[in-house]
Amino acid sequence: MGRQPCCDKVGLKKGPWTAEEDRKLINCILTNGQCCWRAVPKLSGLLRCGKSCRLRWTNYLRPDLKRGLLSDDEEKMVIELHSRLGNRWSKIASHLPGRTDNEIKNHWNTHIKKKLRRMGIDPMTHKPIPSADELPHQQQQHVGTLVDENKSSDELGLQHSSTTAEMEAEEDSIMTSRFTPTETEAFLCKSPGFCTDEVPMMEPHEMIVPYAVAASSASCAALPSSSCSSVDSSFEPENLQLPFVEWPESIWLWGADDFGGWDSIYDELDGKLGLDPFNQRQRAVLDQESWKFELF
DNA sequence: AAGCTAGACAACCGCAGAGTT
DNA sequence: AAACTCTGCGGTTGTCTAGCT
Repeated sequence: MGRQPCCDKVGLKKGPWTAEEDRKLINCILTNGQCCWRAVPKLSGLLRCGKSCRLRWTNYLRPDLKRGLLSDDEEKMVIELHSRLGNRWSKIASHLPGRTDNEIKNHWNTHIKKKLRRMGIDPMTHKPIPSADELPHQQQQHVGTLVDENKSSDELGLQHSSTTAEMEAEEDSIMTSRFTPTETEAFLCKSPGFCTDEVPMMEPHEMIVPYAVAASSASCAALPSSSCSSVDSSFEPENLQLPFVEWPESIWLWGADDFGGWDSIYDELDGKLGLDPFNQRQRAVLDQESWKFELF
């Protein structure tokens, strides 16, 4: 028997997400955590399949994402990682805090590929393209510095590993012994112990849940317990136990201009209920951490 | 101003793997 | 072991926009 489609596609919306849909999705995840994605459309009232919701969240709405162009350091790192891992974008992304595989893949296809070709490097093999000898001398020198000092691709072992086992083994070693102390390593040192693969799944009780959202979570009860982590039905705002959440540093870089969803959620909540969406303790944490954007 | 084009990036599609029943 | 669900991944397509004619 073949695999069933992830969702019934009849009547489902496709294409770009609207601010309203973003709001619904964020509300849903704030309320229920990242529970079963298949249940998200029902919970949120969105006419989207769960897969689409997951993609929207992981690639765009997640609060720990960086926005904007990749920095020079990040770009260099992508090139180095790609030379070893090939098109394994998720693995590459796992070494770049706050960046998604999709973002890196897009950046590679639209920027880096062209840049490398202009420099006379084949973006797939990371070796000089045959006609490289026709390039100006300066460009060839630049190519060398971009990848690693003046070593050739062969010296660096830049060919893709031939077997999966080799690739895995190589991948393990990438961030440890094989790199010379380059800018890449320095960059990694600035991001200690952070990896998007290691971002912990947030459970509902760990999330900052605005009162109105939590209180409206009754709809959650209609679903099987396995697909929805419940919020205590006896919820009272004064009883809300909010943990101290260690927000990644990258959230400070989250461009307020790029996104209005969270703001609009808080606006909406304030407008409806006149309540503080965050309790004082959490707000104090945000103040303490020099929260960059004024959400309130 | 209107039409066209290319670039950028958001979103979709199909598949594979892991886990569960 | 087979059937099924869910999630993640990589390739591809669609949409939007800025710049050019």
